[in-house]
Amino acid sequence: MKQAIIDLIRVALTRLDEASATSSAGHPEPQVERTRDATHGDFATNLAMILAKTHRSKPREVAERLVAALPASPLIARVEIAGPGFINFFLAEDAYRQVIPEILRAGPDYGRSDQGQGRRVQVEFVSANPTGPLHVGHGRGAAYGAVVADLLEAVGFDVHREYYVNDAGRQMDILAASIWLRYLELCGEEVAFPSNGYRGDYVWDIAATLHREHGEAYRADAAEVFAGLPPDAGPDGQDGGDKEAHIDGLITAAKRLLGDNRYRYVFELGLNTILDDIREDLAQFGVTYQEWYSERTLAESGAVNRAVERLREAGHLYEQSGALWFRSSAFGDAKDRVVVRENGQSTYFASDIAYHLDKLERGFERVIDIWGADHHGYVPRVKAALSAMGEDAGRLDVLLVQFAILYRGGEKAQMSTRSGEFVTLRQLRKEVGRDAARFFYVMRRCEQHLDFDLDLAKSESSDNPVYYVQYAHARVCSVLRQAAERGIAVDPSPGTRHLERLTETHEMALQRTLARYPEVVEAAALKAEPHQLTQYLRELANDLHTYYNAHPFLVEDIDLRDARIKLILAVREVLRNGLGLLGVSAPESM
RNA sequence: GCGCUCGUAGCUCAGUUGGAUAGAGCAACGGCCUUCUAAGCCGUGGGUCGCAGGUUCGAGUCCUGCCGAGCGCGCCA
Repeated sequence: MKQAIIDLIRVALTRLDEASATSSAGHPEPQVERTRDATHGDFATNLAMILAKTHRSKPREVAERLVAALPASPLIARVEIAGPGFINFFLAEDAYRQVIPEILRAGPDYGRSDQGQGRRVQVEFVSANPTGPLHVGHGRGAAYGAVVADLLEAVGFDVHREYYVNDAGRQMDILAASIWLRYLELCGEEVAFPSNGYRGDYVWDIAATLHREHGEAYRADAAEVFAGLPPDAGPDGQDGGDKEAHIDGLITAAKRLLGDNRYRYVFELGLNTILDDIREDLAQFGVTYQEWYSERTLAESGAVNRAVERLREAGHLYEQSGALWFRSSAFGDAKDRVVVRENGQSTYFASDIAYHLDKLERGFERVIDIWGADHHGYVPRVKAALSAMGEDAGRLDVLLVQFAILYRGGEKAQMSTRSGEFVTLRQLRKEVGRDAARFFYVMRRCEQHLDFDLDLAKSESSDNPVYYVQYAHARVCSVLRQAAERGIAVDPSPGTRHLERLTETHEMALQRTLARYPEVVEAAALKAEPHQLTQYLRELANDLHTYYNAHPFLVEDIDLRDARIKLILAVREVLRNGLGLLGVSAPESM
C-alpha cells in the first residue's frame, strides 16, 4: 500500500518536470511514512519540504503543485496539505477492505516478500565456547539471532545460519584437563583442583562417563601429575601463585602422562558431550543451524596460514620481538595486533581473520555476526583485517547484544555469586517456558540492557506480554469454536462479500493495523530489530481485545457476522504468522 | 587515561533513519462480567527527552563539550 503511494508521487514528479522543463535528474526517493496521528491521514510525505530547498520556493507552494499533479487513484479518498508542507494521504475505505481477502488468500505467506531476491546472507550467532552449558546470556543471542535469521528469510533472503565452534583453543585444553583431574579423583587420587579449572557438575558427569566406560585405563599418579608445577594462585588470585602457568603445566602433564591418543580421547569426549548438549539445548529452544563450523578445520585446512600470507603479501605484517604483528592501526583499529606468537602459534585473532575471509569467499553478500557486547572491542580489528586483505569490510555487520539481567522478586538473580556460575539457558526455559523466554529476549533493542523479569514471564495475566498476544489468538479460536457449537458456518475463503459492513471504528483500526504487518516485518528484518515485531503484535492484540469488548461477533445479522468472522480470521492469521517468526507458539486455547 | 554502547513518565521501554501536540505497558486512582474466555476493556493523573552549546524551516533523533551507568582496552579464548 505504501509502495502504491510512492508510485503515485513518482508520477506527479515526472509530470512536474515535464511541465517546467527542468531536469528530472536527482530526485530523491520519495519518503512516505505512516502518520502517527489519524488526523493526518494514513500516509504522509515530507517531499515538498525537501524539494523546497532546491526549488527555492515555499514548501506549501511546492506541495500544492505536487498535489495538483497527482494522478487520481481509487485507493486515495483525499489528499491534504498540512503543517509546514506535509502532504497527507487519506486512504479510501475500500483500500483497507482489500487487506482481509489479501491475508486470507496468502495465509502463512502474508507478510512474506521476495524483497531479498534470494541474495545470500549468513547469520552467525551464539558460537559459545563448548566448555560448558549455555547460560542465559547466550540465550539472548540465540533468540535474537534466530529471529533475525527467520525475518530475513521471510523477506526473501537465502539465509545461512551458522555456529562457529571454538574447538581448538587453550580453553578446550583446560576443559580436557579439568575432566581428567575429576576422573583421577573418581579413581581415588588426591587432587588439588586448579583455581582456573572448570568446576561445573557437568565436568564431573563427563569424568564419570570416562570412568564408567574405561575403568582406570586413564589413571595416573596424582603426585606425578603435579610434580614440578608452578604453584597455583588462590581462588581470588591471592597467595602469589600463577594460576595461568599452573594450569598450563597441568595441561602439559596431562598430554605427557596420557600420550597423544588417550589425551585426544578425553579432549574429544568433553567436546562432543558438551556440543551435543548445546545442540540439544538450542533445538529445544527452537534454534537450528545449517552449519556448525569447526575452528579446528580452519587451522587444519591451512586457511589460517593462507590468511596470514595474504596479509603479508599485502604488506601489512611486521615482526617485532619474535612475534608477527598485523598493522591494524592503519585501518582504524586502536593498536596493532599479534597474529603469530613468539612461540610460533597463531592467535585466536588469526583464526578469526581466516574465518571471516572464508565467509566472504563462500559468497555471502552480507555477513551478520551476533556477538555479546563484551566483544565489541574486536569489531575494528576484524574489519581492519578484511580491509587490509582488499575485501569489502562493509559486507560484515556485527550486531552487539547487551547482557540480560534476570530479576526475581525485584532482585537481581543472574548469578549465584557463591560459585560464580551463571544460570543456564536450560534452567531458564524450565522456569518460564520456551515461549516466554523467546519473546522476552527479543522484546528490546539489542543495544539495550535487558531486564528479564522472571515473575512477569511466568505470570498468567495481561501484564505478561506473551500471554497477552497469545490470548488474543486463543480468543479468536474460542469464538470460532463457539460458532461451530451454534452451527454457524465459517467461510475462510478470501472473497470480499459483505466486507463493506465493517464500518465501526474498531474494525477500521484493526484493518489498518493488519495492513501494516508486511511493512513491520520488512523493517524488522532489514534493520535486524525483532522488537518491532513484538511491539506490533502487542498492538494488534490490543486492537483485537478492544474490538472484542466493544462488539459481539456472532450476531444475528448474517452478512455482518460473516464479515466480522473474516476479519478475526485475518487477525488470527497475522498473529499466528508473527508469533511464528518469533518462535513462539500460537495456542488455540488457554 | 582511551574506545564502544546507553541515558526519554515513579518502573520497564517505544519513538517509522531530521518532521506535525514525545507514545505504550506496568505501578496509582476510578469504572465495566445473567452477553462469543475479566488471561480482557474503558477512563484519569503523570515529562526540563542527563546537562550546556551548535547545525536549520524544524532536533528525543545529527555535531561538540561536560555528567552518569555498563562493557572493553593481552603474544587469553
